[in-house]
Amino acid sequence: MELTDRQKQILRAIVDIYVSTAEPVGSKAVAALPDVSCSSATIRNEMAELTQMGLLEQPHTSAGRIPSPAGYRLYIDELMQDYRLSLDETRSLNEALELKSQEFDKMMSQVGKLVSKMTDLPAYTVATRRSEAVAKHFDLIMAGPGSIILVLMLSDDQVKNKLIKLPVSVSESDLKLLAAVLNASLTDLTAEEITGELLEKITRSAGPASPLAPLVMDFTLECLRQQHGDVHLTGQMRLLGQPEYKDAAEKAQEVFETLDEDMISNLPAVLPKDGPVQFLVGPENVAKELKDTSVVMMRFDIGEGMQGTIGVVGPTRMDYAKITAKLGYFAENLGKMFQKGGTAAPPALTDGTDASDKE
Amino acid sequence: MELTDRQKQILRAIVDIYVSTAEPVGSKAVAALPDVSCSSATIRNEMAELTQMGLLEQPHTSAGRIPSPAGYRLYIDELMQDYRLSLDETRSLNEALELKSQEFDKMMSQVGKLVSKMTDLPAYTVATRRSEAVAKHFDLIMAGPGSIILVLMLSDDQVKNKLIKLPVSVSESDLKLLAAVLNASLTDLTAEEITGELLEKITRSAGPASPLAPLVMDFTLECLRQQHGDVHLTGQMRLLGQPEYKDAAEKAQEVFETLDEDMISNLPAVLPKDGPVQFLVGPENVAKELKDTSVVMMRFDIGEGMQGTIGVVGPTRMDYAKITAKLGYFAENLGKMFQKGGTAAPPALTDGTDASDKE
DNA sequence: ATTGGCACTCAGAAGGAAAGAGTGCTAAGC
DNA sequence: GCTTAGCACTCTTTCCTTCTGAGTGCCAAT
Repeated sequence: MELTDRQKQILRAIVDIYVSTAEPVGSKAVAALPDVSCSSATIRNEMAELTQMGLLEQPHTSAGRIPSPAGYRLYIDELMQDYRLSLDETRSLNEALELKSQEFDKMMSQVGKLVSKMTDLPAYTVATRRSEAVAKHFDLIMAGPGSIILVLMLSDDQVKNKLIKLPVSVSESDLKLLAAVLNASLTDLTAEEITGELLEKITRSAGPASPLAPLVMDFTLECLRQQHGDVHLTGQMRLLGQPEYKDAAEKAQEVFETLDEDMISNLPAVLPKDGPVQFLVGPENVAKELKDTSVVMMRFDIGEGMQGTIGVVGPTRMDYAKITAKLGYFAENLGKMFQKGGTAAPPALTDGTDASDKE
Repeated sequence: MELTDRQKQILRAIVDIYVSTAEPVGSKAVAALPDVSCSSATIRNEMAELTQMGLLEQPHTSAGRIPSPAGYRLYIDELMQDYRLSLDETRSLNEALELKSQEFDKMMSQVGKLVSKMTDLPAYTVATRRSEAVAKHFDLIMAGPGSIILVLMLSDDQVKNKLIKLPVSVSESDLKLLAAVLNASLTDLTAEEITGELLEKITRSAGPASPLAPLVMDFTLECLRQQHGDVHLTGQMRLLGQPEYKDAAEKAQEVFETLDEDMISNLPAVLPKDGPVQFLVGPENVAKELKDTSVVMMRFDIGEGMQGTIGVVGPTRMDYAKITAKLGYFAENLGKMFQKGGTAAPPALTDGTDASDKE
């Protein structure tokens, strides 16, 4: 069944008002809007019909209406109007984007904190592998008597290292030999292809440095098997700033007992391929503890074989348009930064205006 | 003024009862304890005196007593009885201690989660430098055309790396030369001793690889300047499980607005040299937002030049004895793990930072 | 010095009345 | 036939008031 234009307008108005007030919306409030030209009685009739259709709900008989999950979904898919970031907002986002650290994990964690601060809601970031990783290059560096640094470069351009301490000391040339063997036999293999037999073979041909081999392989396997980087979840407490959790601390607690880092790290898999942004509205979430909770996720590019996700967690009554706009801005600029490569601050972004702002 | 033995016994009983019930303690409840052999009237008299001395407080005229901050302090310093971990508790602590990751930062983060889970309170971990760090060893590895991996070993046994991408390609021998120059002139220097002039000098003598030099030095400086590792703060939501925050979500929010990672990372400086454990009881905390919040911190050893801190945040009414026991157990075993730090499971400091940011 | 007894205090629970916001429906108006 | 004003009705919320009970402080007796 199709909605009339007026019904769409009313639904949109109700979502907009409810999002900002967190109170059920009455017919009077809608009628009072400048671009609504009919009386509250008419609105009441339409509201009754929208309720009939399952797009609105009534907390109790004599209260205003609030959007139902289906109502939110319709709003997101069809009615939501692009939110335009104000100049002030763009400016503070830009200031925020001057990341300090050069280390990837720290950057991701900083980004999460930023997003959380800018949206005033809990946020997370996570990096996910797009395809299976393989080792690209091994190096063994002598760092002192009995101290060896293993450096491992993966196909997704990640570099991992590990300091290994051995009771016996190994000669420089032995290390070279082992490194050569590793590079010859352990590169370009996925985690499954690395077997016990292979380990034996390597150990045999590795010469005096062979005690190192199992340690190297363990570490390599650990690195290859990581499907995603750390989940950086921050600002959980900000959920309490939302009226729906004001006097329901337990609920907020429950949310994050359910939505733990494990669950979050699996969320990117839910994202459809056809767009960078995805909404999980209330009960669309798998777990019933999250029935009043929504998640907005946005994908962004991190070079080779990796993709990043930033997400925001909030009550179902959430300013989807605004959050989407902010996340989009982050995602876009992070993508640029990672592509260009960010040694310094994001150069293109520091001037305060985005190209798209030009009239 | 000295306390009589009986007064001490009563104060201890009141703290113990209050800690477990979170309700003001009445004279009857104390008198009912098996090892108390006087009547409630006597207790009342003693309680009046303890209140006089500022060790107890009365929420209102006709309520029981609760310990004052000074009362908690006295309890911690003199009256607290060692809590003995039960077999069950030790067992689950042991199970928990089987850390999965080999990377240092991930281990610290895991430890934090564990501590939080085991104490059912927010917890944090942080690694701090004991002394100023210097670079010990540089290595430059060719990872592909225009891709160079910088490996940097610090005096505290941390290993950092960074993937650098250059538009031009550099020959293997040029890299060797630059590495040699770096090892000759940039090692054993503190961050202050690394100056612009030095950079110029290095750039001059570095030959064709000289464009790399400033990037290397930037990164080195960033690493050296880090006084402490990431602060891993987790389980904030568990604070809401405490009755004092049940209907005061804002308060909980305030706590973590004040006690952010910045503040936490500076807490270890407060620890006295003479003991591994430190209590910050309510108003002893600097910020007034934390006047009802206590922190228990415990130090532990991580090899060379580094020290770890694990901390637990909770309401002033906190089971100091139990928390201390659990933290102690963690600290002891983590210390062992890090010291052993040989080849087996939990390794010496390994910085698993990946450096997939590109140049 | 300790204890039983008793009057007194005060926070929190329980009950109830009044207020207010919003609806659904009906009948009149364009 | 759609829209609107009017009105009775429903329920939540709020504000009082009352009541209950835990706990104290003090006094007199042991």
